[in-house]
Amino acid sequence: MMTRTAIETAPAPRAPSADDATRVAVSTVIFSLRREPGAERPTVVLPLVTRTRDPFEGMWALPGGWLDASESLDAAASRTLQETTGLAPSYLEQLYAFGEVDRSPTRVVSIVYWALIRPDEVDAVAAPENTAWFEAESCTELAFDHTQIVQYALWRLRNKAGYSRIAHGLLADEFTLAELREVYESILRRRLDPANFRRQAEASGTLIPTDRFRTGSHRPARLYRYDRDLELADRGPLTTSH
Amino acid sequence: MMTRTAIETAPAPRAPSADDATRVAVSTVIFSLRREPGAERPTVVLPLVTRTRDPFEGMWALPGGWLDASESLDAAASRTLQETTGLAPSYLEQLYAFGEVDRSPTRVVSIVYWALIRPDEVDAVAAPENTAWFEAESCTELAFDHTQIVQYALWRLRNKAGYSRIAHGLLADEFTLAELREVYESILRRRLDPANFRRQAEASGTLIPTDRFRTGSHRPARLYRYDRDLELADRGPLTTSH
DNA sequence: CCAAAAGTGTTATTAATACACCCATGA
DNA sequence: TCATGGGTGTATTAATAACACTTTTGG
Repeated sequence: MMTRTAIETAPAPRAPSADDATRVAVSTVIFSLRREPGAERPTVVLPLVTRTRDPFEGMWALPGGWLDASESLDAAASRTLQETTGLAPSYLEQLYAFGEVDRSPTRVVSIVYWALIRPDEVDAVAAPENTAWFEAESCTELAFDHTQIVQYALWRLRNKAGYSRIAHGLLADEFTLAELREVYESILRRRLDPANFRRQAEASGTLIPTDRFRTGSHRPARLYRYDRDLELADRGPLTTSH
Repeated sequence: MMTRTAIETAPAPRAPSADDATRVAVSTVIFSLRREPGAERPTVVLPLVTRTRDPFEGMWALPGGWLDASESLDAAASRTLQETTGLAPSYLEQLYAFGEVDRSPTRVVSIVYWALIRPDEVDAVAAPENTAWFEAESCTELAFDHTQIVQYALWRLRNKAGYSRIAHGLLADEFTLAELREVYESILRRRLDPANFRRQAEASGTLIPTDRFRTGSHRPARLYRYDRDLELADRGPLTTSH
C-alpha cells in the first residue's frame, strides 16, 4: 500500500521489570432506576460496596476486582456485576480506563465499565452484604477517584440516551410507550411530550408492536417489543463492523 | 444519602498473585492527512512501526510501549507519540482498552489512544527508522489486533467529525474556510457544499475571523482562527465538568 | 476579459416542538 | 358520566440541503 517516509532510530519497547507493580482492576458502574416515594419520576441509582481494607477503608466504592489473568476485560466486568447483583447485565459497555499515578496508594489502572439492569431485577434479587444502592446524582465522597467516575458514567448515560436506544436496557421485554418514555424522562430529568415521543419512537423502526395490551386503571396501552436485531452501535470496537 | 437494600456475603477482592503476568501497554493511533498524487482530496494516514522482536516480528504495528510505573496513561500516550513522530499532539484522546486474553501470546492489556497531528508537521519532521506512513483505509494484516483497532479509531474519527470540532487538530492556527472544509471532506470522504459549510462554520461560534487573507491564484480568502477557549467536549472524564 | 474560487441569497425539504383534540377504559 | 392516560392531527419553528447568483482576484 504505502510509501516509506523517513529514517532514524526507533526506540525499542522497554520490557517491564519485576518491580513494575502496575496492577489492572476492573470496576463497573451499574445503573438502574428506582421509584422514590415523593419523586414524580424514578431516579438513577447504582450499587456501591463498602471497602473492608486499607485504602479508603469504610468508604463506599464501585464494585470491582482484580483482572484475572485468564479472563477478558468484558468477562471481568460481567463477573463483577454477577458477584455484586447476581445478575447478567442487559447492557454492558466499557466506559474508560483510569490510570493517574496517584489515584491509589499503589499503582492501579482501572478499566471501568458501565451497565444497565432492570428495576424489577433489582427488587427481586438479594444483594450481598456491604452493598447498598445510592442515587447516582448525589454520589459524593467515594473511595479513590470513583466520585468522578460515577459522574462521568452518568454524563455518558444521559448523553447516550439522546442518540441511542439504551433505555431498553432498563425495561422488560414488553413495555408500553409510556413506560419507555418514563425511562427517558428519568435519565434526562425532564418531561417529554407524549405525542412527539410516540412519533419519534415509532419512526425509529426499532419497536415491534405486539397485539397485547397493558390493562390498567384507564385506556389499555399497547405493548411493544424492542427489535434487538437492529442492535445499538458502539458496544465496543470488536462486536460490529464499523 | 441512601437506603440499604439487602444482605448476604461480599466476595473479597482477590489480590493479584506474583504469577499474574498481566502487563499494561499503551499504543496510539496517530492520524494525519496526506495529499496523494492522483486523489482529489487528502487521505487519512497514520504511522506504523515494524516489529523487531518475537510476537509478529516483521509485521507492522501501532507505535506504543509499556506503561511506565511512574507515568499516567495520558503521559504514556504522549511519550509514545513524541518518540514516534517527535511531535506533541494537537489532539489526544483515549480510544479504548483492549484486553482479550488471546490478543497476544502473553497477557497484555493495551490502552489505546488516538491523536491528530498537522500534515505540515509530518512533512517537516524526520520519523525514526522502522516507521512509515500508511493509508488508514487500507491498513490490513497488522500485528496483534491492531487492524481492528485502526478501523475502530477511523470509525471514531469519522463519527466525531460529525458533531465535534476535531478537524482543527489537522490544521494550522490560521486557515481559510476552504481548508477547513477540505479536512472534513477528507475525513468524511465526500464533498461538502461550500456555501452551507460556510454558514454552519460561522454559526458554530467557534471561529474567530482575522483581518488577514490567504492570497493565491484567485480571490483572496479570509483567514480564521479557532477559538480554543470553547474547547471540545469529551477529551476524557477528568478534564471538564460533565 | 476570463477562469476559478470566495462569498451571498433563495427556496425546498425535513426534523423538532408545542399544543389542541378525540378515544377508550375503570370506577 | 367522568377523570385519566392513550393516541391522532396540525401548525410553527429550526435545521439541512440544493443550487443560482454575485464578487474578487491572478493571469
